[in-house]
Amino acid sequence: MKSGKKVPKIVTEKMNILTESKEDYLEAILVIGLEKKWVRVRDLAKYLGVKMSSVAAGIEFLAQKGLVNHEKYGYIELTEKGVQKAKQIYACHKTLYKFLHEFLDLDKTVAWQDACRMEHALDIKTMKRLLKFLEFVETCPEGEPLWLSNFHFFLKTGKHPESCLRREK
Amino acid sequence: MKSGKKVPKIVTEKMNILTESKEDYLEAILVIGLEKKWVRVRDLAKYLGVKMSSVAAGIEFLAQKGLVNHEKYGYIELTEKGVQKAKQIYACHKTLYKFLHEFLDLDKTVAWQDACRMEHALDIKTMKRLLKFLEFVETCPEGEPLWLSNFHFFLKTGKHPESCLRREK
DNA sequence: TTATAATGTTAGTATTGTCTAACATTGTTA
DNA sequence: TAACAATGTTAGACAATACTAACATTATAA
Repeated sequence: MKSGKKVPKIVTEKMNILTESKEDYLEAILVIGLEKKWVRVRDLAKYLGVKMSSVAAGIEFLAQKGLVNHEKYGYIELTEKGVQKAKQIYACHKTLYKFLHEFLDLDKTVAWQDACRMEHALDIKTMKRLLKFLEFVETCPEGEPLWLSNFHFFLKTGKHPESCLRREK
Repeated sequence: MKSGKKVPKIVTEKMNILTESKEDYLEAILVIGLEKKWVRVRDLAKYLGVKMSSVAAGIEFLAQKGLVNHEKYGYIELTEKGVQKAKQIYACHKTLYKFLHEFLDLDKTVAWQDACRMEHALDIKTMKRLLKFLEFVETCPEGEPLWLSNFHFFLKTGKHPESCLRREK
């Protein structure tokens, strides 16, 4: 599994934006940390499907950026700043997952994977808008809105259900 | 503007999958060709925001793969195979754009950009599901569905409109 | 038609991210 | 505690992509 990514100099240097890969490392540390308390190079390698040597490189970079603490042969942990960033990334990931899984009804695996890729691809405006959309659906006074059930019916049958037709003006 | 991307060996070698960058080149040739009839290195460079030398490298690769024809100092055109691939990519791009712009009501620029990035990120299942969703919305017997108007109202005001509440069971 | 501008190519460099292989440290167990 | 296993690190290589700079070709205009 290989993947290289570059970002404009202006962005990497002047601003504080991380590449996809680095964001994935950060998020993984957070997620693994939720269960295991101790995060090690090994865990990250397994979680992300890369070799330990790749993890080493990634972690070193993050350490230099002050996002993680890691001493040789020791555990890995997020700094304050790292936690903040990681949580932010994780939140996006979960939002997108929710949209794909609960709303579009995609299976968990695909939804989680695609959410991960989307999370790096989307503009903040788009993320916020999706969040708004989910909020709209969830705060619907009627509970699960009729049209959503209708959509899921449409997915299965390819037809608009009666209740959909009935609402015709 | 730099950006590198790698894909697993198994994928690049065994199968016929293109990297993001290569897909972007293909699509750009198609799109520019829709207007200009003659596509040149210069046009691609401008369209994609990269230097001509980068285009040269990309085009050479695509030529070797039999996706474009290009003789030195000449025009660039898609082969049969290239057209097929490019149209497929372009179709995805447009679908995603539609979702982002017309449905989520994001502005055109952001929608087009994010659609481009998503197009490379999403599983085919997700693409198809989104298409289904748009189909559902568009084939709604009532025309623009009420709930969609309600969502757009919600976007502006943060509140569920009356018509939304009225539908409560 | 020749000088200059526009366009295209090539070679060499940098960055990111992954890999393998060799070496180092730490942990476990007989 | 000594041997072996598990983990971690480092160095070196490769692939993808873009860049700059120098050179080459083609087009345009005086």
